[in-house]
Amino acid sequence: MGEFTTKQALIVSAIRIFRQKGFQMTRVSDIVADAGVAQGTFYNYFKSKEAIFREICSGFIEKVQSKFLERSEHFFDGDTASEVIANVQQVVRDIFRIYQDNLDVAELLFREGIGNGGIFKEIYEGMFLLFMELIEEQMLKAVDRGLIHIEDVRIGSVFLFGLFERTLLYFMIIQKDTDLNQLERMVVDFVLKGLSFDYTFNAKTR
Amino acid sequence: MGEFTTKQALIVSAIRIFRQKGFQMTRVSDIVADAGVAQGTFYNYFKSKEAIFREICSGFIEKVQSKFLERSEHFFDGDTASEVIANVQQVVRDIFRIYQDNLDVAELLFREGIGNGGIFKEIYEGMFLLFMELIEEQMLKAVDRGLIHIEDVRIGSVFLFGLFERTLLYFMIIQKDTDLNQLERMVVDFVLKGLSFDYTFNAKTR
Amino acid sequence: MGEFTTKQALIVSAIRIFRQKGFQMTRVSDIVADAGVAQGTFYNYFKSKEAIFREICSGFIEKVQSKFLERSEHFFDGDTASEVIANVQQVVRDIFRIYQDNLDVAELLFREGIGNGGIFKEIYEGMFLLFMELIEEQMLKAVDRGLIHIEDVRIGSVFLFGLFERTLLYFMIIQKDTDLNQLERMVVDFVLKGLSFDYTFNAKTR
Amino acid sequence: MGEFTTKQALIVSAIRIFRQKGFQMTRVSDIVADAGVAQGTFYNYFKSKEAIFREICSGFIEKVQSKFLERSEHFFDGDTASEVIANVQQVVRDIFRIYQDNLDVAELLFREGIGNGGIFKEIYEGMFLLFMELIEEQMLKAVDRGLIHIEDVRIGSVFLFGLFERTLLYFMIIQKDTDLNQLERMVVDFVLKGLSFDYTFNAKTR
DNA sequence: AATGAATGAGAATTCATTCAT
DNA sequence: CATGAATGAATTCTCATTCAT
Repeated sequence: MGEFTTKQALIVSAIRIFRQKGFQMTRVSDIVADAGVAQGTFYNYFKSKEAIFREICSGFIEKVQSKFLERSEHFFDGDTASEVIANVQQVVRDIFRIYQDNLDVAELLFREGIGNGGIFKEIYEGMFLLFMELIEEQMLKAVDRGLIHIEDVRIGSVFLFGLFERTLLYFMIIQKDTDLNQLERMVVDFVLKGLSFDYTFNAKTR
Repeated sequence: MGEFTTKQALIVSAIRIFRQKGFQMTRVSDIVADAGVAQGTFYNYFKSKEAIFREICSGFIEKVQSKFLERSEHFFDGDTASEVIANVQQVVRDIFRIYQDNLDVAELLFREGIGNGGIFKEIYEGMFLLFMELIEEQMLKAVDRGLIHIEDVRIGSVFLFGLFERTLLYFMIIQKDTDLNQLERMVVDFVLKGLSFDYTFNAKTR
Repeated sequence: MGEFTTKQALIVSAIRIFRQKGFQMTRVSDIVADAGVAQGTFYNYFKSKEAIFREICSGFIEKVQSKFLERSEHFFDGDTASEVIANVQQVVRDIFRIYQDNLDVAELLFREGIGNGGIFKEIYEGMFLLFMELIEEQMLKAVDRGLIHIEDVRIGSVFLFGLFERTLLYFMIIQKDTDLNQLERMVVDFVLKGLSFDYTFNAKTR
Repeated sequence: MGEFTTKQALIVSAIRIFRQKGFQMTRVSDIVADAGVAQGTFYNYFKSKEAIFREICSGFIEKVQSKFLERSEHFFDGDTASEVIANVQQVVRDIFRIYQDNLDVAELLFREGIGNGGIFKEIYEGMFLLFMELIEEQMLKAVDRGLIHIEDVRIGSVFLFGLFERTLLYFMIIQKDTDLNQLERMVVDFVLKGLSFDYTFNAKTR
């Protein structure tokens, strides 16, 4: 608590209030009141309300991205069907975990929408596109290996992204009492089937 | 008749501006300027900025809902696999069509996000839940008939909603140049496979 | 008074307050309080505090400039010494008059100083340079005609400008009880002598 | 010694920034950043932003005043016309020199304007009035001695002050590339002629 | 003496809404 | 119905100054 800096306090408060009221409706005065500091103190640490929002988001997005970047490589990895399934499961689990560990910021981002040319468009679309790109890349490899079948990987990656993202939104934010293990299993199952996964795959080659 | 024109002009202008700038950033002055009427005239037709937004959204949502309500009943209808597929395809096509026919309002809604306790939370969550409910209902019937297999229909309906919704968002708003026929086909294919659809289904019973 | 528009009222109040407190120390709230309108009303007419200041200044400067432009042409006009003297006197009188007729704005401008790269530098230096240019031009003609003698007309024009300007400042703003007729006479006398005016000039040529 | 350095550094920085931005636009934070000390350190040496400005100005003004006080006594001194001219020249040269030696502070003062009831009014008007008084005093003596002729010495002193001051402003701050020797000569010439100086003056009396 | 985080009063500006004409 | 000037509450951000370390 002694090590709890003013800046950190402001960030914690900002996340709380942003989540409750949304970016537009949040007043800097709400944040500082919650953090228990003076109005001016806010501006010693952040240039503006937008700045603290960006800082919060980018911190979260970086975490998610680096995790997903690291993990996505192994999305459809594996020499046998069961190995592949295990890997897909692992990636899904990792994504779930990181959202859960940062639920407050995740919710805040989900709630803000994709915006209109301002700060949100940039943030959300950036995340959207990065994820899709990574998914697409892995899907392409899997298609080439004959693991899955899909007519157009770009479209397929949108399917996966939408499915993941809204599922996370719904079960972590709107309906919070779901068994995540079951959810993970079902996501994997649905996706693999949807992608015509070759459950008999057992290549020794490669 | 004069009344109708002015009000209609305001709505058209409001949709245009809301879409470009979002609800919060749109000024009543922008709308009236675009519509070519005086500031005060706005308030002869709408109680507030929120009121016109609601009116726009509810018009759209009603259209979507009534269409989907009417259509969803036949989601997995059919006595043979190919009949079912045709019906699923029809529902998907209808949803796509109605979004495309109301692209401006659809985009406006997508951009607003799910909000935080205010007007949008209500609007978006209302739509989200209604759709899911209808999908769930149909899915349940299909599961009972042995047409599809899914562990939990609630979860399954979230999958479908997420997949539909983000796909529409991506290909109608962010990346507008996609072949919608291919997209429709792929959605149906992905979803049916994901739901372990019985492609050999050919029941004469029922 | 009925025809006294809100905008005019704001300008009149702004001049009064700017004069009393200076641009920087004047608050928009001072102006609107003085004008008896609401804070927001100010912004229906002026984009900012700077905008109203500019509008006030430019109105004054335009008046001064157009008068001086029209008059300066005849600065050293005349075929005999006494005609020339009369013309110089007339120009000086005109300048005095226009300052006196717009004493409030004139004072306001004098008080603001030449500024530092912002609004004032631009306004004051613009005025300074225009006047000097016009004076220089007329001086050059007078030198060519042998009417006056001065080594460098640019420098001479600075002398005249400084003399005029600070004299106006002192006797119209700081020490307001001076006999302006005497002052005019003395200015003309001082300047003509300073410029080695040929009091015997009586050319029939030209 | 350490104290001296810090205070001196603050003054040097303050002059630089005040000159660039003017008093109002200068931030204490600008000054301390430029001086390389902490924000709080400023207040170990100066009670306020105004205090450092005053200290800077008063230092300069004292120098100018003491020099002018000392010199002005000999303004129109001399037993022959050429002696008088030499003395006038000397005074003018001294004023020019002291401004040039303190160009930074001089510019800063010039830029601030005469202000409106605040700090500048006091500073500028004080300087204005002192100079005029001293000039007036000397002029009066010169008039009594028959050296020069002017209807009203108060008015004459304003002429001289304005001429000197705006000339310094123009050629030292706005247009910096002028030959100051020529300028000095021309000022003396213009002023003496303007004052109907008796170039034949050669009194043995007195 | 030096530091620099914290302060908080204060200023400009915005904009939805009202209402007299 | 239409108008558009007037309103004023609300909000962001600034910055001189203080003070505990």
